[in-house]
Amino acid sequence: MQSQNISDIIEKYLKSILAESDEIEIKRSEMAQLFNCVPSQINYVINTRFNVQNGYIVRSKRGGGGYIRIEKINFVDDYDVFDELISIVGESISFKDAFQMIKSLFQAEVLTRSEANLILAIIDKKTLNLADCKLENMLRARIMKNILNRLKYDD
Amino acid sequence: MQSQNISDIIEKYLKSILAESDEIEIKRSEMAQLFNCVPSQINYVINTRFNVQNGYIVRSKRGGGGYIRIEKINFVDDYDVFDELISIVGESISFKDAFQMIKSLFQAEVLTRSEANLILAIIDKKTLNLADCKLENMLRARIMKNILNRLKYDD
DNA sequence: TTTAAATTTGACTAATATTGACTATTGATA
DNA sequence: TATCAATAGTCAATATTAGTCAAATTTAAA
Repeated sequence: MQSQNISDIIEKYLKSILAESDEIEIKRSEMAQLFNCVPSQINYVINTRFNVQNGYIVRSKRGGGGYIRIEKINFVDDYDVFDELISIVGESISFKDAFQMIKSLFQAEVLTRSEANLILAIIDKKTLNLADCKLENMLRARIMKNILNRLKYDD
Repeated sequence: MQSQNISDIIEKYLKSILAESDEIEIKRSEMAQLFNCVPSQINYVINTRFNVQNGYIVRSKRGGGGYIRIEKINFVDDYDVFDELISIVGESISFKDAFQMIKSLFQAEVLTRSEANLILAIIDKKTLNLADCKLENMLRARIMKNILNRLKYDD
């Protein structure tokens, strides 16, 4: 029915493990073998689904005994995370990236569902819809930074 | 037995499936093949018959394993109130007027305090920060209307 | 009948995923 | 120290989807 592509399947697999522990460690080549794909596909999945916007931190090591470690961001304890997100937003952000960020803030229970929904409605492409896409992304960045700053000082 | 154009037939087909489940996932090219039409006709049907006003939300993904997902939405009891507010907002609204509207939505317990504050922070002059005041009011109107549209349904 | 709106079509565009050749890093060993 | 083996990373080409837009056509309304 859904997720016919390998990337989604790998993502689900990793997230199902992460649902039980806050951190996992994998071997890229083993993963590739398990899912019958090329090793670089694992990088693709990690880069597109386990980045900071998505609420994950990834560390890795090459060479013998190498690994890829994926860790869930702890928004409650890790206070600087908001600053990091603010710097990721920078002066300009696409809806897609902002969407990921809001989604992970909801999943981490920093935002309620209805707050997240409201924000998404506001930063939607159709809402901002400025003739100039560049200007749109800049405006979205201002809105996102405003939100992140509020969250930072809220708790 | 009226107007049996392809668009209507596709619409009926999709709605007959949606009558049994709240959500369906299709592949554009498969649909096009099934109904012997060009793929973009599927977009036409979705844009004209499955928009938010009609009670549907559509999400999609391109690339390998791509899909189009159509989901029915649940309107809140008195959702037509929001339509009235939307027409009041019109094409342009000042911060002062928007503030009043958000305030009354809070007093009516449609919005929580933090939701109201969040919205006010976003539609503030400083956040929108557009040189042109006219443009600012128009943008604020679009944001307000999208918020109101979002409040018409839940989840 | 004339005009406006809705539908159909297809060329072009954009986003996402897959693959593999090449590169970089690390630790172990000669 | 130099080299090698065993990892992971990068990047660009290709494949696989869906989206956009406007011209052409058909249908409905005035």
